[in-house]
Order: sequence, then C-alpha cells, then structure tokens
Amino acid sequence: MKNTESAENYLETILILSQKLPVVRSIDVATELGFKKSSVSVAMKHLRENGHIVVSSAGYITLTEAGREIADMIYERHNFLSSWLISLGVDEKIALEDACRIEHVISKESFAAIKRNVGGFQTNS
Amino acid sequence: MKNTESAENYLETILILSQKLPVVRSIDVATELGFKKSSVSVAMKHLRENGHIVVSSAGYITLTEAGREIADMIYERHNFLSSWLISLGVDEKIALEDACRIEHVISKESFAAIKRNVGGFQTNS
DNA sequence: ATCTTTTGTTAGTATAAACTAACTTTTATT
DNA sequence: AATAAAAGTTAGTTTATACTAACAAAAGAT
Repeated sequence: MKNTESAENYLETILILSQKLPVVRSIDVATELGFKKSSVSVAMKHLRENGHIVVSSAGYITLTEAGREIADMIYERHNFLSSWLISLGVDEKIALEDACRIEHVISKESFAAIKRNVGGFQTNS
Repeated sequence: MKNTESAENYLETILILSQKLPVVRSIDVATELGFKKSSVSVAMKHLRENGHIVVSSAGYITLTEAGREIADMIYERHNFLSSWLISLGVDEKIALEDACRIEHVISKESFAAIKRNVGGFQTNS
C-alpha cells in the first residue's frame, strides 16, 4: 500500500459506508468493494499502521483526521467528475467508473482548473 | 502485462520515438522511459507475443496495425488532454503528467464527450 | 449447552511490473 | 586480432495487491 491508489479507494469506501450504515466493519468494506475479507483485513491493518483509520475493539472502523481528509478529497473528486461527465452526456455507469479511476490519478491543480473552468453545469448535490 | 496500462505506455512511447528517430530499438525505449533495458526487453517480448509490435533481426521495433491503433488512440488522448489542461491554466509539467495518467484510465465515451463539449480551446497541433 | 454462522486474522500463493546481476552477442577501437 | 563498449537476454528478486485455505473468536439459534 505504498501506492496511494488502493488506500484512497478504501478510505473513500469507508467514508461512503459511514454515511449509510450506523457502524462500518471490515466485512462491510469487503462486501461493498467485492473483495475477500482477508484482503480487507490486511488493508485495514495497513491503514491503521499509517494512521488513516482507528478500529475499536468491537471492530468498528473510524477515519482519523488524516484519513478523513483523503477520503473527503477523493469523494469530492468522485462526485464532481461523475456529475460533470453525466452532464456531458456520458452514460451514468461509465461516468461512475471513469470517475472512480480518474479521481486517483488527477492532480490537485488539474482538478481545481477543471472545476473552475467547467463549473457551470447542473450538480445533483 | 495483463493490465493494459503498461503496454499502452510502451506502445505510445514507441510511436513517439518513431517520429523522432530513424529506427526504434529497445534501448531507446528504456532511455525514454527511464527503465532498465532488462525491463524493456521483457516488455517487448510480451508486446511481440501479443502481436502489438514486430522486431527485426537487427532489433528494430515497428508497431503492427493493432499496436499502432492503440498507440494512436493513447497519443491522441495525450495531446488533447495535455493541451486542454494547459489551456485551463494548469502548469505544463503537471498537465503532461496528468495527461499521461488519465489517458490510460478514461473510457472512449468520456473522452469523446469531453472533446465534444470543451473543444473550443487553442490547440497547438 | 452445543452447534452454526459470522467476522476477523494469519500464512502462504499469484500476478504484474519494475528491479539487479550475470551472461551473450554484436559493434567499435585500438 | 584483442579488448572495450553497447545492446539484448535470462534468471531470480522486490513490491503492491489481490487471492485461497485454515484457523480463532464471537454471536445466534436450536
């Protein structure tokens, strides 16, 4: 998990689940992402070690300040990019998939520039 | 090289080098990408096996029809995305880096939609 | 209380894609 | 011709990230 891509995705998923569920457990993340619980268990260990999440003795996962910041950033990109692509006429499914990939590789600068310059479309948030 | 990302990058590099050099060899690709020649050697073997390139007995690399198609597509994305980001005020270095990453993960549909909708900027080609 | 299911962990495996090290082969220089 | 340099190959290593299999512990159902 040196590459941030996978970590970012886990953090974003934890954020999204925390809005839908009363508590977020490892198994919930696995279900959401379609991964095996063993994979998620290892990933959560790394996120814990890197100070991105805290896990209670009951197994409830919470984002730390640092983890939350990353999750928020990625989630904002996700929402913006998918809404924007949809507003351009891209099929919703494809727009969501693309947003999921672009959100991890775009720079702060480019994202800000796009937001600034193509901002005038219907946001669904 | 099941993931297309690396293969696409090699093919694009071969295309670019073939416009600059009389012939393209493995070592030229390695130099351009900053990879070791052993890595490129293995990658070229895979591209050969997948019918994306042909290598002459002298070691000269040529794109096949299939390889050329991929290279052209990626290169077009690269040029469009970088020009577009630069036109939005993104620093050139960052725009190029972002284009290099986004070009491999964006769908045909989204790329077409962006091109269609934000087409009215100064292209430097 | 016992058995089953759910959840989490650990150990070891697989794959992609880079790497180093060592070797071969060809080309150039003396 | 002999040595040196450049280019290519091969074998084995590393890292990230998923996987399976086997186990442990907790929660629920009978």
